[in-house]
Amino acid sequence: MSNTIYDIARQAGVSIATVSRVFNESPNVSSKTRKKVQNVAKEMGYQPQGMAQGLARRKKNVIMAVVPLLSNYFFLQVLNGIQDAISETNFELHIYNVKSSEKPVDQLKRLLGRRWADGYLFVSIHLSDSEWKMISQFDQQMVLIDDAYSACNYFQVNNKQGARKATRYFLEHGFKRIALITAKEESIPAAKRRQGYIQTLTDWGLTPDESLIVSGDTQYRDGFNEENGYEAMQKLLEQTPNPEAVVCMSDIQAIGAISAMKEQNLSLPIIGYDDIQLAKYIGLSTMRQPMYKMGKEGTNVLLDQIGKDQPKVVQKEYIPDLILRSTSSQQN
Amino acid sequence: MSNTIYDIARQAGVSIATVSRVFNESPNVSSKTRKKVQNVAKEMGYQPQGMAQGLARRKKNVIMAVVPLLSNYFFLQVLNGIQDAISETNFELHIYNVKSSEKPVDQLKRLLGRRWADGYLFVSIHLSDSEWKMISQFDQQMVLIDDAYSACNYFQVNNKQGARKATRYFLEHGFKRIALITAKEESIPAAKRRQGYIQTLTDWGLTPDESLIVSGDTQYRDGFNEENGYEAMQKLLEQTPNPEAVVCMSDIQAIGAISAMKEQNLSLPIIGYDDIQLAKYIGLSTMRQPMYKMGKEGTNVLLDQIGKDQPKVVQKEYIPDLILRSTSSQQN
DNA sequence: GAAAATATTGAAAGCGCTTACACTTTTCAA
DNA sequence: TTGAAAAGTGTAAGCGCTTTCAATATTTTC
Repeated sequence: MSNTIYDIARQAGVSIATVSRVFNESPNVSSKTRKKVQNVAKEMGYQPQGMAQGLARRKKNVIMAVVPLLSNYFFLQVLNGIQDAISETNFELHIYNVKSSEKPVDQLKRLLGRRWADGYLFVSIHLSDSEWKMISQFDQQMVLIDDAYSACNYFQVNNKQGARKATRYFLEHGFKRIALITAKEESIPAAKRRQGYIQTLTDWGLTPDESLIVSGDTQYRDGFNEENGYEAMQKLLEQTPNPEAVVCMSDIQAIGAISAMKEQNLSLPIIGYDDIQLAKYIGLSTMRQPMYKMGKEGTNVLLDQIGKDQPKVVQKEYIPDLILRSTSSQQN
Repeated sequence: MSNTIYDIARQAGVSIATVSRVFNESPNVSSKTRKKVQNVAKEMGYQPQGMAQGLARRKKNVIMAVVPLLSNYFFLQVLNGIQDAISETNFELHIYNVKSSEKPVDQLKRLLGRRWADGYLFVSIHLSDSEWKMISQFDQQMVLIDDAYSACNYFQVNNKQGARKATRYFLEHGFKRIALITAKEESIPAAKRRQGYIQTLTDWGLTPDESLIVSGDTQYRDGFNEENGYEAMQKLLEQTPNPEAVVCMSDIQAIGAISAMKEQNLSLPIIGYDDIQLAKYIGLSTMRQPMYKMGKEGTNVLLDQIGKDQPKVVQKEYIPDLILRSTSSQQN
């Protein structure tokens, strides 16, 4: 069960070149020889080894999706899109999980240097511009999903618009003291969403109140975690008067916030962000991002570009949808 | 940024053998040469290509985790365990996602033939004995997680015991008409759980009532889906008298079942299976499986066996824990 | 200070495949 | 028939690395 092209060639009484041709569907093989080789190969359970092919061809027919901690619904949706796009080709999808214990950029450098794949999809990997620049120098085909870098292909949701939509919804429903539960300062999506929130208030003629913009102290996953939302909400509820409505940077924070409210028998209107699976079940209103779509379209662009030397850069932004469920209304 | 060992050798004024030695931490290099090579390599951003190394060494330092549709919390937990185990080594983890559109065994055959990895972790891949036999013939190191085959390493939860625990809980709390919401007949875990349920009733002196064992008609994911639970519950509620309590084969079915109950303003005690993330939030009682642990221990066994020619087979069974939350009590 | 022992290096073969090129066989028009 | 074109096949080089073995340089020993 572990034979090489030589074994097949010997058994079929042909040269290895011919065996190779059969497996590469070259037209230059007589149908008689082809049949013979195919039979022998089938019988002996032969398949070309990926490594040897990769080396000889300088092409592996592998796409690698690089994701951070495989732990959330967002990636899963994106991965489904990727998977579906790849299924239609003869590429394989390998997934690489970036650990939280080491700087992402270092892990990427190591990974890219090894050249395991023909193309890379970076899903929700957030690097600085200089880090992306460094990564681009590896000269590999790649597309960013859920992050942006001006010199790369990317598919991203417009975070600013997302926060705007949520904020505007509350404004239009008569709320004024709208709080924002935010995440780590350095997080780029967090910063953009914050901007969107502030601009919307300003556009509406209100003066943003810094004391209504809070984050919890628990910082793992850049503050996008349940405890963080809980803590943030506690801080908000210490203020008088209480805010009238809450915009959250993630569903998971919203969940934490809701439990903080419950403890005080409150239920302020709140909107999350992400539309994680849970959201539907607990009736959380939220901003939904087109995850599947980004995965699929991003992959198609990547596949399309592999092999071309100077493909043109594709960049696309999506606007998230506001999904209204029960938590956004006054008496939820 | 795309240079080979030759480039480094030339630049450093040594032979490629020496460069290779430096990268393989061979002791037979003078520290002067080592430094020189390291500097050049760093400067030129060199890293050995995985494919070439794999071919030359016949070892890739890659472990591949094979999972079916990356869509559920169970895998994610297992993957976390795997990841943590691998982090402590210099292996890389690549993940391969089995598609639902093609027979799993065929995908595995294709994958194993390519020899991308040194060892394989099959997570929740359920094959028949003859199929696993076929797969074993590839003569690759592997461990099964969440499935069993007598000739392989495996780490599994005892499905029968899981169902027993849930059923016994209800019996001990005075229920008699206990329904079982099951999945596809052919699913092995489903069959085992069913056995556990039936045996427990029998041991308790009751005669299992076939009409209380139902499944919905929606069959994707082997019936482990929300609609299936919903439909099953509807069937149960058509019967008079209604069952007194419900044991479910998965949390997701339990969720479906609960919404069916809600529609009729009922809330029978129910226990799910899996302890998905959602369960905690909706207060679903459930059977928790040691997913992280299985992932980690399974990986350690695999890593340990790689390289050995006749490693001894490791097989382990875990008993799931009953997690009591609100849905299992009378008035939830 | 020379021989022996040891440390360091390089040349070359090989891992399993692809593919350019050369060679042989078949086909077919004249 | 013949010969040129077309089709089929094999030889050999190469993909980027590891590793054995032989060669050379350095150290140690007395």
